[in-house]
Amino acid sequence: MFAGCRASETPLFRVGDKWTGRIIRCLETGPRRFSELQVPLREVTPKVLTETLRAMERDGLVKRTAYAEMPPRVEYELTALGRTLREPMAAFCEWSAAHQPEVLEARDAHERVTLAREAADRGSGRF
Amino acid sequence: MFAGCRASETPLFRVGDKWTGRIIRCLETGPRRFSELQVPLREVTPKVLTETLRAMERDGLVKRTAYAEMPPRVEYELTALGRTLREPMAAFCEWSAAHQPEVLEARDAHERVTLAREAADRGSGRF
DNA sequence: CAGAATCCCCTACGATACTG
DNA sequence: CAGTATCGTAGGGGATTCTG
Repeated sequence: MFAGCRASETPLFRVGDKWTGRIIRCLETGPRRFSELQVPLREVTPKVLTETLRAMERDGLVKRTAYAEMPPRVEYELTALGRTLREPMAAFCEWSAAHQPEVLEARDAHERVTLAREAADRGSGRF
Repeated sequence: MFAGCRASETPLFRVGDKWTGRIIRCLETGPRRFSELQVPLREVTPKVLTETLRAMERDGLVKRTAYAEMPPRVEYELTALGRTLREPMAAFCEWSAAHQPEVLEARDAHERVTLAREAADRGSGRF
């Protein structure tokens, strides 16, 4: 994963999971509350959001601050380390945004040839 | 995942899985054979490698070329689309390489405080 | 509000064995 | 060589319900 073809033992430091990247993007501009994160991350369940945030906290990417108020308030913000991830993260997002149509088009094209081949197979095998 | 906090329906286009990134890196410098990919990707099973390559092919990231020889030879290479992923991929690898120590250190530190707290809990609850 | 607890499912990944 | 075929598993992810 790292230099050249040498495989890494620690694949991408949790950036590969489903939500870490999105959370980083949501925290780019400043601290956010738990519920503020749930909104843009449409319908992420509290369990999964908590798990992901805990993991990011463990890895030193976010800092959790709980205020002893009623009702409770908790804020999450990127640490200095977490902030260094914004750039590579943004690069990926830009790539996704820019090339999404091409990927979808490639999938469609691939599906078309697959279906066509299956039809041909059925046709030749029928009699 | 993309612009700002707006969530994406297609999360990172398979870049999140365990092997896609590594494969892209291995194909950076040119076409590679199936067996040539197995070596640097230590111990990836042929099944998983095949699955990942098929998915990348479907998404238009790699091109598969089979030569009708004996013994058989198959080469994989990045498409133009796949090549555009080299840069963001490299950015991530550089980040990983540069910050791996910090992440590991953060994990250790987190584990230390967790263990310490557990010990304290046991101590206070013992009598 | 910010989660903890519980239950469940799917699929990515892997080990092993076999084939054109 | 470059795969398929089968089987098995861990855990990431989700739905639902409950609580300080």
